[in-house]
Amino acid sequence: MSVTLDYVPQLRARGYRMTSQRMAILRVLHHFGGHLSPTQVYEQARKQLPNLTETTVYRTLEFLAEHGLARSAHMGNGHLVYEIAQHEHHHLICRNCGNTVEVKHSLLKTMYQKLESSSGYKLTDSHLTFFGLCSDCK
Amino acid sequence: MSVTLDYVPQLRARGYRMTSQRMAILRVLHHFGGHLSPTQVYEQARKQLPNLTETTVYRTLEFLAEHGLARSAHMGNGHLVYEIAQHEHHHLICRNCGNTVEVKHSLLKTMYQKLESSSGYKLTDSHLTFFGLCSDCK
DNA sequence: CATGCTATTGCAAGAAGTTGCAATAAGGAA
DNA sequence: TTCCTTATTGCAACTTCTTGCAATAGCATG
Repeated sequence: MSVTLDYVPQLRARGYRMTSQRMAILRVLHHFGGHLSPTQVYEQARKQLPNLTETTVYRTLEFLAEHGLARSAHMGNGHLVYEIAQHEHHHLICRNCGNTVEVKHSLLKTMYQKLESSSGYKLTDSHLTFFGLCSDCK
Repeated sequence: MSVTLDYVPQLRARGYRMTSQRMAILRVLHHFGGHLSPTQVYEQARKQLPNLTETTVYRTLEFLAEHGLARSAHMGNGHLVYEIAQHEHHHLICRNCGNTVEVKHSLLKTMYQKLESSSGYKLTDSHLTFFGLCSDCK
């Protein structure tokens, strides 16, 4: 049990608290592995914590993403999904069949550097979603 | 008047129609130039067309984006905004102060090519939003 | 210019996401 | 262990976005 307990010190160090709601949501993300919509997270987590509210799920997911424990990604048309934070990667989605491919961050590294030096910005978030047609559909 | 009329043949050729709603929305996007949220578009366009509905605005913006007359972009946390389709560009947004910078597509060209050859995908949409800290905030 | 096909709209109901505020409960300190 | 501070949650009301379906209106055709 309790991958989730590993996160406690990370939170405490910054003045935040570990709660049963956060644990349940982290457990869901961790166990499922892939992308989940807020509603999906809510349905799963509620099995462990029946009086969890959707409000809390939305707020918690945003909180986790902001503090690096989860990542958010834009799918299809402007909807956010979340996954547990692991290796840095991006997504490539087929507009036609919806097929999704992971893209290693290393492929974009040079471009990130070019972008930083030309703009003066320090890029923080690092999840991009690209849309296109996969080899079958094009 | 009627930049909007220029679009008529584009639509007809593909079997779509030019309507007063589409004209009003295109006019708003064209006149404003920058990013607008669906609600902002609705409020502006309604001045010209009082019985326009929000439903239609949402559907029209999606339609225009799908057919290349407008572009959609993800801002802040998962909300879509739209602008008239012009030169290809991307955005760089400061997480702290919200300041926004345009990024020329040419800067990302090499990366797009790398991505296409390594994935087999043909990239279609070409608007990305990057998040970071601007030179003042970092 | 009248007709017919069907793309497009408006309406109404619903789903998804947000916000303010008072009540609750982590977890540090006594 | 108990107390206290305040981060976090739940509730309720609200805004934003989506969907199905019947009514409307572009526009090609005769």
